[in-house]
Amino acid sequence: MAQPRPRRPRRGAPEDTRARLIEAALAEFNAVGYHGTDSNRLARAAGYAPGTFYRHFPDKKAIFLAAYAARVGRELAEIDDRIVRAPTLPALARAVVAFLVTHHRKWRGLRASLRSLAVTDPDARAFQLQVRRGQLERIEQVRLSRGLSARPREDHAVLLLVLERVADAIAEGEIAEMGLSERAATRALERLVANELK
Amino acid sequence: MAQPRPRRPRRGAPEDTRARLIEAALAEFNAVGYHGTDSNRLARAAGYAPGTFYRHFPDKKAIFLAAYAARVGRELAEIDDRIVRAPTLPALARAVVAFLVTHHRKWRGLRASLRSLAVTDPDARAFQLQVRRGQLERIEQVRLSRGLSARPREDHAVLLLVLERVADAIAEGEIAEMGLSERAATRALERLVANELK
Amino acid sequence: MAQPRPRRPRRGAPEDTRARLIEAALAEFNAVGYHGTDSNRLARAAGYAPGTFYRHFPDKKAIFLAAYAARVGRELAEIDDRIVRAPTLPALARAVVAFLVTHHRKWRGLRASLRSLAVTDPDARAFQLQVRRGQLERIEQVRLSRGLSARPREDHAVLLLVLERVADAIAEGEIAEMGLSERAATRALERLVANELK
Amino acid sequence: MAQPRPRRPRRGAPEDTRARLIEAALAEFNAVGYHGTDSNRLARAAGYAPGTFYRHFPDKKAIFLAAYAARVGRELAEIDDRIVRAPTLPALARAVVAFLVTHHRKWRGLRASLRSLAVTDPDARAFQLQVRRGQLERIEQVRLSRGLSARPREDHAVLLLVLERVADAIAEGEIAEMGLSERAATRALERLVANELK
DNA sequence: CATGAATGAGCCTTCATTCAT
DNA sequence: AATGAATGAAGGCTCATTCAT
Repeated sequence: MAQPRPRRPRRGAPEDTRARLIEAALAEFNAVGYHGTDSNRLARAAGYAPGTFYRHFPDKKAIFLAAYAARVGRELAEIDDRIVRAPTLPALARAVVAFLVTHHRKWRGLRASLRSLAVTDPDARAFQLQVRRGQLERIEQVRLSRGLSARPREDHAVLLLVLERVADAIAEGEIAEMGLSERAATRALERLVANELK
Repeated sequence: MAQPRPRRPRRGAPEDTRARLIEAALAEFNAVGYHGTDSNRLARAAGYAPGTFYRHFPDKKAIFLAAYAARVGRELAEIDDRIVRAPTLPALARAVVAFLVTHHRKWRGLRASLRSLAVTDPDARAFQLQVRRGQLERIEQVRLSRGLSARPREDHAVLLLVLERVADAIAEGEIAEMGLSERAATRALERLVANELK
Repeated sequence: MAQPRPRRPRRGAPEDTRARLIEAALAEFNAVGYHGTDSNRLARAAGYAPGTFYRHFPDKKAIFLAAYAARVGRELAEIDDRIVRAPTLPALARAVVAFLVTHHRKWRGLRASLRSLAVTDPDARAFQLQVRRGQLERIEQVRLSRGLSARPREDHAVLLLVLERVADAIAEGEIAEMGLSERAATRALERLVANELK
Repeated sequence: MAQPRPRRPRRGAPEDTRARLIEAALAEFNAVGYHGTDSNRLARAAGYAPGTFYRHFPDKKAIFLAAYAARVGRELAEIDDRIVRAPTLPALARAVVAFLVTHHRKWRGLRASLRSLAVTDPDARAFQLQVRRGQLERIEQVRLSRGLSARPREDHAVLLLVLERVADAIAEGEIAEMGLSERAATRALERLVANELK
């Protein structure tokens, strides 16, 4: 019931407050979904009062999108790092798949919330598209930096979608629930990625 | 006061009422998402008073799942029909992809709602799994009926996921929004399916 | 949850239907209080549909009062019988106290409901008064029939109240909950009654 | 539209709000019974919006019990004061009876509601028992402080019940309605109390 | 007479948001 | 900047009652 209420420093740099609110929101939204919390709870979880929330975000949707963006930003940096380090294409495929499965597992709730919001909310939809575009660019940069020849962008898009969806299925336990081997599915996905990048 | 047509009871067999409620719910949920309506609105949309809703469904989640199940049932019958009629494997692939894109386009909101519900709600999750299992079985039956050799079930699962996700992306306009050709993506998907079924 | 629904004969003499409804109402109201059931449940418990209820009673309050009256009528007949049989005054006191404790125990919920209804509802209040008057008359008849001299009616009224309240306390377990002996309380009450009737 | 004074928040210490809610609830419950109001009405009666109610009480039952407890607390202080001042036993009896009749008259609705709630609600029942225990202790303290010899606790309990019930009957007008003299009943009750305390 | 589907006002409760402090 | 009490529209659900069959 009553959480210990993380008493954080009152009065600090606005960006610190904002950052704390975002961190708390990330955890909350991911755990219980967009519709599973409310702005008061978000504020409390960050150690603030309800009113403080509205000093930093115009509404609940705004903090959701901000939190999602923050997570994507961090994730991008991490995955870039791994891509750069990968010595071979198969190693790169393994690294990417492993990373995605891990992150999708971790952020399952957050991702599902964005998807569902994006159906009816134009802002969420625009945001989603922007994230997707970033991913697409990334793939192309990787191919370029590896000195691979050009390919139709549709192929990259499909690769992206497949990666996302299968990683999701593994991460969310759908594969296991269907009585299948997560390991086998992971291998299949790795092969597919390596193949597509060739 | 103004009595804008008192909506005298549309009496009839309970199953008719139930069917009308489900039909209305299907449209509502699909249009505005699970969290975008409420039981009163659902009842009104079907031409009933709020109380009527609760004579037929214990709560909002129940009608959502019932509506989803109804849609899946109908869809299954339709797709089976097309599969049976397809003379060749490529024709089958085309038929299935075309069907899925159409249906995902149509039921976008409903599908996103289930996905998001399934993250936190055990009933929704169980239901989702059951739907997925039905699809998996279907693929295997198709292979069997076409006299194709056995294959690891993981491959079918991956095919299912890819089909679902790419069809979604086309249907939801993600492909177009990324500046890509829906036609090209559709072709790519068809090839993939035909290949997987071989 | 779902009671077996006591399928009674449909279509019978109206008074039979009424009697069945009253019997079911008696049990329901007593078990869960006036506000603890609803007219549909009452009807179902008697084996009828909701509409049938309103053919026999104008509303929920009416059946409550009717049920209460039925119970009082039966109780009166029973207690008269015991009073007549009692050979001595102490025996009479014992019989009356025993009877009251038993009945208050049994009809605890019903009695509390009437009391609470009577605070705000004029009909319930009128009914309650009428019951009380009947009891008062009864006491006086008893004294007369035993050839006892007259006494101020206030004394009888007080006796009535004391009997009622202490019997209630024993019946409802208040005595026991206070850590007291029900037996001792019963004896005290019996002495009081015998004394008052002298 | 008309803005009939928007009731700008009566901000202040939460305990003040709570106190106002309790005061309003006391009046409301007493006037129309537990089932005669609702939490929105209670809030409005105290000058607040519906939501405010739930910041201070988890539900309707909670405020009912809190209100009852508040009333009992005040009553206890008052009656103690009178008991202490009473020079003789008969004076004490008169004071107590007068006090009880007055208070029962005033709190008739509240008391009936508790009684009826206690039949089916365990919390209400526990609360009721606790109140009763407080009263029992009080009687014993009075006897002690007056230097009277010990007596079986059952006698005190019976005294309590009789006091309560007869005071109720006078207060609620039952005596008058039966065509009896309230004055005579009061005298009878006073004698009984004085006698019991001896 | 009996049915039971339907009604709809209304109760309980939540939560995104405001604003006086 | 931060607070947090207060708001009030609105959602979920109930139940006394009606009426077409």
